[in-house]
Amino acid sequence: MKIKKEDGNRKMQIEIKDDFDLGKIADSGQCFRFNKCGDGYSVVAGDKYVFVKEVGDDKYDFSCDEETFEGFWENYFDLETSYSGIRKLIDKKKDIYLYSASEFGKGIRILRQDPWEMLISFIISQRKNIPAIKASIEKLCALSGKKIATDPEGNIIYSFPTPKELSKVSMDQLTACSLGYRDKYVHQAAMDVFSGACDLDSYKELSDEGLMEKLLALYGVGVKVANCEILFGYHRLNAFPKDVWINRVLELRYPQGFLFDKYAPYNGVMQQYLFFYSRSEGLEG
DNA sequence: AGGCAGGTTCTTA
DNA sequence: TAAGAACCTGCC
Repeated sequence: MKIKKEDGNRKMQIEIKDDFDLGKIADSGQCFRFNKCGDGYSVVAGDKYVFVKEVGDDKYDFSCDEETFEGFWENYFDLETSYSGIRKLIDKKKDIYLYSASEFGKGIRILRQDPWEMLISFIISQRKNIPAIKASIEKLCALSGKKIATDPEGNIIYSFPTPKELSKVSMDQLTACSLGYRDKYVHQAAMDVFSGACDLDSYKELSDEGLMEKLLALYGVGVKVANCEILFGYHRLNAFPKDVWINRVLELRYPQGFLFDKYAPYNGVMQQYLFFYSRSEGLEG
């Protein structure tokens, strides 16, 4: 990875040789504030904002200074991990479906997102389609987050609310975010995290099983949401969330069973390829 | 108009 | 312990 400074440090040009496809990451379903905007992508994480644009030859412009890139975005995009290396675990002859999915999804990475933001986002996600999830989250951020930037199209960008900020939002205000019956789950999670009853930071030390147990104890968090939190919020790449799409893939394409042992500890990355592929392909026939 | 969307909780046997 | 129903809301 090479770094080139421009424009008085306000813009960085980075060369990324490993798998890196902004469009696929945006559509991979792991993030909800990562959207196409003009000729690039608008990315919001917590109280950070960056505009990223591909400029050819594996080079990308980031609208931030070097310190912010190295201190935050480099880690956020998980640039130290080789996803091309992970794809090499897939045997084309023995698992042609996953191989096809991984070729199709080449460029996807698992972002290192914040456990708090992921917890709330995936609680909201249940029984909602992706546009609806995004709309709810944006309303929530506009309601209780802070103004942190303006995107190239002139939209004001708000930070994701902190536990303190979200715990102060009334149930009526949550209802106004189209959360539906999830409003009480979000409220309770905010109260639990703000009070310290749920200490997401300390959960990093737990075993996979211990972490799962803590997450399932939260109101509104079941196995699917907990697995999303473990994979996307805690970046434990072996977590394998099973949603309706993945279940469809497992039933149709893996009647003999998926090779979880073979792909450990990267089953979660494989899940992303399968998810992305199944959604765009459809699963007829 | 009725069903469904990246599920979870609550109720009932 | 395990199915089945109920649940908000928006969109096709």
